[in-house]
This record gives sequence, C-alpha cells and structure tokens, in this order.
Amino acid sequence: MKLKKKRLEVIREIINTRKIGCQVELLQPLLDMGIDVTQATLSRDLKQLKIAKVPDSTGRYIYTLPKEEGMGGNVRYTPALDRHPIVGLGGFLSISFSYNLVVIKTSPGYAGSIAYDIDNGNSKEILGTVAGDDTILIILAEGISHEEAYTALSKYVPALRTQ
Amino acid sequence: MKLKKKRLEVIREIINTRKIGCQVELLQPLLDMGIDVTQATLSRDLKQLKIAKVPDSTGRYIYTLPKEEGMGGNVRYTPALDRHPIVGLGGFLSISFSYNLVVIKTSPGYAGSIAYDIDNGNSKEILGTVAGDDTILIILAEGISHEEAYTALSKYVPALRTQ
DNA sequence: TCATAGTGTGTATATTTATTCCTATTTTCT
DNA sequence: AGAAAATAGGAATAAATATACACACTATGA
Repeated sequence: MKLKKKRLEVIREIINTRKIGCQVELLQPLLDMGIDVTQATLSRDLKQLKIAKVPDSTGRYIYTLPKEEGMGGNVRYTPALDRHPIVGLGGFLSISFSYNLVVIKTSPGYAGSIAYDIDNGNSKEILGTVAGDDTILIILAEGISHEEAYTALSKYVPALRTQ
Repeated sequence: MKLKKKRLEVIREIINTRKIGCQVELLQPLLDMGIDVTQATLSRDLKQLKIAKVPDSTGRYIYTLPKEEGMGGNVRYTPALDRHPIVGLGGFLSISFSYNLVVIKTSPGYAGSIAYDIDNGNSKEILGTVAGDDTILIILAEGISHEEAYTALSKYVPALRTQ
C-alpha cells in the first residue's frame, strides 16, 4: 500500500531528527503529519526498518537508524533520504585510533572526498591517507599524539569539531 | 564490585559470540560461567554497555555491541546478521601480521567481499579495513595480539578456522 | 468469475525490558 | 572509627514492545 511506504519514510525522518525514546512517543509526531496508526504497527515498522533502541550517553534510550548496508543487504533507502543521511556530518560516521594510524568510517562513497580534503591540507601531523569506499586509513607522523591528530583532522572533518 | 566488572566482560563476550535474542536467553550462558544474576541486572548491564537490540535480516532480534569509537562521532549500528558467514573458502590465500597491521592476500577480485564481511562484523579487535583487488589491509586496535586478531578474523574467513 | 495467496493493520495479549523500592556492601570524608 | 555517599543488585511491578488472531483489501490465476 502507498500509505505504508510514505509512513516508513516519515518514521525514518522523525527518528533521524528528534530523540525518540519509545514507540508511543512516535505516535504524536506521526499524527501531526496526518498519519494515524497504533503502537503495534510501529513495532512492525521499526522492525522492518531495522531501527534499534540504543542506550545513549545520558542514561536514556533513543531509537537510531541502522548503518547503511552495502549491496549484500536487503534494506533499500529512498534516494531522497539517502542524499542527506546525517545532516551536517558530511558522511562521517566514526573515528578510531591505533598507534600511528587513524581509521575513519564514513557512509558509502564519502571516504574519497574526505580523504582528498585531508590530503590537500598538508598538515605536518598527517603523512598521508588511503581511502576505500567507506573507510579512510590515515598515517600519522612520528610522535603525534591522538589528541593532536584529532585536532588536525577536525580542520577537514567538520563533524569532529566540538560543539 | 569486582564481580560486576567480570560480568560485563563476559556479557560482551557472549553477545559478541552468540546470537542472543532477549535478556533471559543470556541468563543460562552466564550461569554456565558461574554468574548468577536476575534479568533486572542484565537490563542495567546492557544499558551500561550500550548494547542494543537490533532487528536482523531474518526477522528476528539480536543484541549487538556498539561500534567502538574514539572520541567523537554519532553512534550507528550495523544491522545484525551480516555478522557471520558467507565468504566461501575460495579467495583466501595467505595472512601475515606486522604489529597492528594484518595483510590478507586473496585471489584477484576477492578482497572486497572478504573485507566487507570483516567490516560488518564489528569486532572490537578490528578498527577497519582497506581493500584493493587482491589484498586487504586490516588495522587492529591497540593491544590486540596476533592471536586474538587471528581468532577474530576466523569468524569471517572460514579458511582460518582450525577445526 | 471465484478461489487463493499475499499484504497491511487493529485489538488484545504475551513477552520482554526498565524501573521503583529496598537492603547490603563498599568507598569517601571528617 | 563512624557518618554519609555511592554502588550493586534482588523482588516486584510498571512500562514498553512484539506477536497471535482476525479481518479487510489487492493482486493473480484458472
């Protein structure tokens, strides 16, 4: 049915935008959009969308969208939503460190452009990068701490700047 | 308490290893390890560990560990189930280690799919991978031994299983 | 056409999960 | 040491979530 497709999109939109802590909290926003369903339907929808309830850092729970899957998966997001996956983060997903290496995970397709920016920055802390489709490997200069690297990278990755 | 620290580790281990669909399913494995607690405690533990219950692609729910991150970043979860398997024995050629790096050689064209599975495994030992056509570079987390890495990788590369 | 299969959803309910209330134990501070 | 605060965890229960069942509607095919 047409209604369902629309509803799933709206649910994704809401989950992506606001902090929703339980399914009934989702009912009102949907009603505001003219969508009237029951909690049971939401439970089924969230399952289908692979939306998970995760403990956040403030001791509460919030629903979050799944990380996008590559070709293997059966989840297909609409192109429209796909284009702005996480507004403002420019594809950035996570950063982690191991000695003189940094690994940045991005949404599929974003690794190249982010790595390009980092490479062109000519930061002395960063020797170079290697990028795949959704992963960037960054090699740090000798003696650079993770904090220094983080600061240097934040110049090229807006999502790393502390709010 | 010392008990709790231990328990949290064991819980992580179990969640990482088996498919647990609800909290009571976790009680028995813990009991087998000599840990006797109630569901209420598990609820609190899972919250603290930021372990989420995620819908997988087979229509069931699975608890999964959060993706390890460095400092910044938003938390996203990999939909469960692409976790294990696939990857026919074909493709794998060799594995070698150098400090916090692993290089896996594959037949031409296989590197990407094997790396894909490794990436989606969310192993805490593995920060990420970069794949070419027949070579995969894997970055290990700090403090991970080659043995631990081997074990972690064997979950995704059947050829590594000793059996 | 009518049967059959498939999808979508509400209601009611079962199941699962989080929390409230309480007690015990440990840690911190004076 | 003793008081006060923090931490841990069980029992009971509230809250949240998933599902069994029923029914409506759509598409398909003989």
